[in-house]
Amino acid sequence: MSAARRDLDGAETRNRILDAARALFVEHGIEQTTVRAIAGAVGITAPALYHHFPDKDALVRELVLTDMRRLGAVFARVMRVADPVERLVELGLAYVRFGLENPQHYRLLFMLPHDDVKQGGHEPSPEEDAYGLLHVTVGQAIRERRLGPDYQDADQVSQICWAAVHGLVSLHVVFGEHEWVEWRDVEVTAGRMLRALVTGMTAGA
Amino acid sequence: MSAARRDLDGAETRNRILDAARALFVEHGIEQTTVRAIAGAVGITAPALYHHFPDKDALVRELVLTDMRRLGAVFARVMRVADPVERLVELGLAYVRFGLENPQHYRLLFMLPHDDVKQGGHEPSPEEDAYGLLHVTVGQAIRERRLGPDYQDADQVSQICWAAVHGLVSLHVVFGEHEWVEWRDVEVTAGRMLRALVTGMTAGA
DNA sequence: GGGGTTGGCTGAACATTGTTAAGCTGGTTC
DNA sequence: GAACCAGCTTAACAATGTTCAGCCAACCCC
Repeated sequence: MSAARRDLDGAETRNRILDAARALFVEHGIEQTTVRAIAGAVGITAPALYHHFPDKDALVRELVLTDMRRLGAVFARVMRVADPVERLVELGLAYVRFGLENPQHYRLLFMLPHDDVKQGGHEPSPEEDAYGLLHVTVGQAIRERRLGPDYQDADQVSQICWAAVHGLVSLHVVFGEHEWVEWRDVEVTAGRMLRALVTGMTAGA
Repeated sequence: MSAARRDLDGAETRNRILDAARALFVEHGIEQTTVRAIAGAVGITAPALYHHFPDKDALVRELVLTDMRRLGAVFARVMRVADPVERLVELGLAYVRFGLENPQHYRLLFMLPHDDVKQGGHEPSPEEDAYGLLHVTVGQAIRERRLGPDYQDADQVSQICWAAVHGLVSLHVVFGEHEWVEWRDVEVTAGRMLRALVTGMTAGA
């Protein structure tokens, strides 16, 4: 039992560090969150944290991976939509919702440089690979001859779709609080943007 | 003469600081560039820099303002395009080009939080206000009944256009080097994206 | 059941950051 | 000539990520 207790304590502390870090990152941002603060929230000293993670960056990376999988799971659910063009719109909306619900995590994932959006090098399982699912959807739309002649490159179209919703989310993450832009309701804006995009891309098909 | 010399030296050093900072920011990124490195490149010590700028942030802000005006100037030239819908496309392309030519400055302007995209609070002159020029163009397109019923809100449409190109640029700034996405030529992608967008938004008008 | 090992931790310390304090120097001004 | 001031320097501070050396209790093995 005590052996189990020991092991559990180790993993326990590790998880509590992750939870505390996530909470602090969301509240104050990543750069503003100090290692000492994370350690303090868990009730240990800063150096102790280095027994569980090689450095602050590794901690951040682990949270990135978790969130990436969550986004993948959300996307996987949307994959049930049969029509690939409608699914594109739904994927976009799901993406925007995900980003706005987790703005600090979104910054982590898509606005700060890091190497492992693709799960640290090794391929993610298909159900967790958000970009992969987008790519599959676009590919299906192309195969079903739903897109115009300029939109036959699945990579390029995927990038167009991703960029569109990413732009919307990231502008809001950075400038959402500022008043010099009269922000409209983001989900509505996203819906109309995606509608315009797919209307334009399906034209002439 | 020596008075002039003195004053000139003061402004000279200031400008050399700005130039060195710009160069180092572009080369290594803003956060990675230390105040001491900037000062060193100019041939002074770090504290001397504080005679010219209240802090590192003020230095960054000054560069932001300069670049903002440059973008505004680029936009002003595009305003000569008569057709507002075509002008939207051209503005978008100019924006993408600007961003890709100055990726580090782009990060500064649009990917890091700061208060003064709007020139530090005071209104920019109309010729320098990039977002304003976009807004004007969209307004003109709406007044000329070029856009569909869902695209009658100039603010919302402006945000859609901005978000689209911003997404493209910022994805490249962050992930441009990564190979897990097969990036297509960005200007071509931007062109097709903008074409799809305006096609979709003008449909049904 | 006792000695060695080990995982999880602490306290002190280090290097690097942005920034401030105090003081020097040399030209300007009355 | 005296006061002054811009522009600089050296020294120093606080905060940050990180490393080092050592403590301690739990575990393992004979």
